[in-house]
This record gives sequence, C-alpha cells and structure tokens, in this order.
Amino acid sequence: MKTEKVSELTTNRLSVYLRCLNDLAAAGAETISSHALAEQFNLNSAQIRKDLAYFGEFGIRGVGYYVEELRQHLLKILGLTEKRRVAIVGVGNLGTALANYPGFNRDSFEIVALFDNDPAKTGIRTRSGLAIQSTEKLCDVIKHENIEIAMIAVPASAAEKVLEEITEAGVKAVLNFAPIHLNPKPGVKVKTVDLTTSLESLSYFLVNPNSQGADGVNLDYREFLSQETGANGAGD
Amino acid sequence: MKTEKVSELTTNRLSVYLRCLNDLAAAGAETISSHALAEQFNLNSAQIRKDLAYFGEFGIRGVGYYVEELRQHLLKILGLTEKRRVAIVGVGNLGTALANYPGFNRDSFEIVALFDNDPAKTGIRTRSGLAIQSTEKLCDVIKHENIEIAMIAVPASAAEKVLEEITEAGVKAVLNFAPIHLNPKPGVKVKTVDLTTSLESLSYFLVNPNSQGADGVNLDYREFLSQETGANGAGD
DNA sequence: AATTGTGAATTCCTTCACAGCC
DNA sequence: GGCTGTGAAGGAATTCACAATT
Repeated sequence: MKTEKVSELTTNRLSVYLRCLNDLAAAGAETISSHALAEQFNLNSAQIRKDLAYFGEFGIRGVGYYVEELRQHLLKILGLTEKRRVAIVGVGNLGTALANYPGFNRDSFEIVALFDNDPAKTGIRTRSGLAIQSTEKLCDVIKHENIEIAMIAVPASAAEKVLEEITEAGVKAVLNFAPIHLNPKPGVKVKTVDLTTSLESLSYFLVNPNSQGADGVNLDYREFLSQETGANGAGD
Repeated sequence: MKTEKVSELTTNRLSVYLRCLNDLAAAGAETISSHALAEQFNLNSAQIRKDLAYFGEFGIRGVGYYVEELRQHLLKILGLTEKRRVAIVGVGNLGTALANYPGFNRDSFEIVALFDNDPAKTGIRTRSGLAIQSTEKLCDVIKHENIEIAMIAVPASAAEKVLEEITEAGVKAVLNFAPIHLNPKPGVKVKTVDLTTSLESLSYFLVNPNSQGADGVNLDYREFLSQETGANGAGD
C-alpha cells in the first residue's frame, strides 16, 4: 500500500468500478479480471490495476479479483461503510430532484436536512417526509445533526454565501450545482457539477464533430465526470 | 488559427471564461487581461492564452482582450450563436428540474420536447407549458422537430435503449444523467453527469482529507467538470 | 495459460519564460 | 511597462510490455 497522492480521476473511476462490482455480485459472479472490467468502460486494463494498486494488492495472478472481496475493499476505500449525513441547501426544482434522487447509495448517504431561504417553503415536506427549514438555521442544524456533506443547489449569486456558512458550520465536503467557481477554505473539498458548462461544451462538439476523436472509431474520449478547469495551482 | 485537436478540458474552460465575460460585459468592463481572468478561477494565465490560441489571436499585447469582442468569439467557437433544439427523455424529478433549470442559456438552447414512458404522465404540461409525450413518439418527434441535443434522465436500466433510439433519430449530442457508462456510435458525443460518482468521490476526500492537495494551501485541484473515466482508447 | 503488479515509455496537459508588440 | 502568443520545459495521467505468480 503506497501513500502517493491519488487523483480525482482515480477516485471517480473507483466509484464506477464499485457500481460494476455491485452488478456482478448481484449476478453471482465470483471473479473478474481487470481486462473484463476494463471492457465495460472502454478503459485500459492497466489503468484499473494501477488504480487499485494505490491501495493494495487485491488480485490473484492467473485468476483476477474476487468480486465480493474487491467490492468490500472499494466500499472501505471510498469511505462508504459509514453512513454520512447530508444537507441540501436550496430546494428549488434541482434541490428537490436531488432530495428524491434514487441513485445515491442510501446505505452510505442519508439526507437529513433541507434548507431554503424562501419563507413560503419552510415547513413543507418532500416526498420523503423531510421538512424544509429556513437558511437562518443552517449553521445550528448542521452542527447539531452532525452533517458532513452539503449539496448547494441555490442560484449562483447565493452560492458563495452558502459556502461560507456551511464551512463555518464545519462541513468539509460540498457538491456544488451552482454555475460558479467557488473558492473553498483549506481543508474543504468542493466538487462542482456545472450543467451550463456541460451543455455548452457539448455544443462545441456539435459544431466540430471531428474533434471528438478519429475517423469512425469512437474513442470515448474523456467523456465522463469531474474536472473543473483542471486548475492545478494558484495561478501565476 | 490552428487545427489541432482541442481537448474537452479546454472546451469546458471556454464555457467558464464565457460566463465570466458575460458578467464583465454586464458590469461595463472594456478589457480584461489573461492574468485578471485567471485569478477568478485559480488558473494559470498561460492556460487561458493557450486555450484561446487554438482558435485565433484575440488579444492585444500590452492591453489584454476586449471583453465584448472576446465574448462574441467564444459564443461563435462554442456554437452558441445558433439556437439548438433540445429534448429531455425521462420526466421524473431530475428531468423536470432540467426542463425548468434557469441556468441554461435560452438563447442557445431551447427545450422543445419532453418524453416519458409512463402513460400517466403523457399530456401533462410542465411549468413552461410543454407537454410530456410518449417515448413511442421519440424517433418521429426528434426528426420532425429537428432536435440536435438530448438529455437522458431515465433510470440506468433504460438509458442504453434510449441512447439507441435517439441515435437512430439522428441526435448527435447527449447529456446523460443516468449512472451508467454508455457506448455511443461513432459521431455521437455523450457526456455523462454522474451524480453517484460525484458524491462517492467526495466521500473519499472526507476519509482522506490530506489527499486534497497540500498543507493549508488549497490547490483547488481538479475540482470541476467533466471527465468520465479518462478513457482514451478502446482498451487493450 | 492466465492474469496481476509495475517500471519504462508514451501521450497529454500545464506552466515557465521570454520574444514580440502595443 | 504591460500584456499577448508560444516554444520549450515540466508534470501528470495513461498505456505498454513483461517479470512474477498462481
């Protein structure tokens, strides 16, 4: 087990591998090779082995990986064996959709608080029975409820303020849906999902179809999740 | 103007620059330097100049870039000067949120069709007055309405089928919200926004706070948008 | 024989540093 | 003096290729 820094590209992939292993386990598969796993995602098999090698030696030469065992390792690595408490700030259409989104692993993430600054909304319950609270209570509730993760689903103009407040309250991990660059304090991780940028970047590829890769072969080129601007340092 | 391949990281950044230029233009700024722009995003100024240099020489030495002029160039480069017609497939919570999302540039993207396979939903209108149609009509409507972009907001199990159908109908650009890897046909661009992976990857950084970058300095390391697994080729 | 784990090679991306221009 | 555009350098991520292992 090494202690090099692990890039976000790697952690994203680990999550994808995990999803696949869940399916394989459900289907009753005993083992899987890096090659077979790689095929599922148009990835190189060495990539998968390298990703896993950051954390240990989980495979068996000549055999591959035991599905259930590797699944457990990934759960552990990604910190999904403990349930984390999540708040959503901004309960408009997007916030509501996130609150009801069935895709989050509910064993690992429990949404326990919703906040909105619109007084007309406070007290209203979502489908799950959770009541919307005033943003005035943000700090208090986050502390009392031991909330570790926040999703920001407010307009861009309000996002910075929200980040400050939840940081103040001790939140260390933020999934930001506001289309704005946020500058978190040290020790706070912000991951932005920018729908505007995703769509506009797609538009580019409509105008330049050939820029996708090459000649008929779909290279599946860098299609997925989670890089902001690639910013690597503090500018010049 | 070069004709090298432009990476998706670059197009994502162009979209971010554009958003900033919109704000600058609204605030009445005449010019902006790459350095000043870079500061907004914790980016290196050379990065910005390089990104722009793929498409032309837009700046003036000693001065910087004319805000409005550069804005127009970016609109053109990203293909945002023409209005593109968009369909949303899957009108659950997420699809509804997307249909009503105020952050999309409505001058460039017009949502003109909503599809859902639940008969109980067909005919229902969203806030904007758009009626939900049966997925049976997917292909016909996409062709007749000249739809160029589709957003997939159906469960993972249905996403592959939807991709096939919209590809059949001629859609070349897809924003996929289903948590699954899709294998598009050549010439079709799929960009996946994987909420599950975003959240699980955040979880990793909660367990490994130091892996974020270094000692107190927030490096803003690779925080943003839009890489799948980094897949670069067709495996081995 | 099959498959892992990994050093070396490669490819891609970012940053430096400075000539050229305003 | 200030800023762009860019070749060269540096760094990061991916892929190759093979020794090691079952």
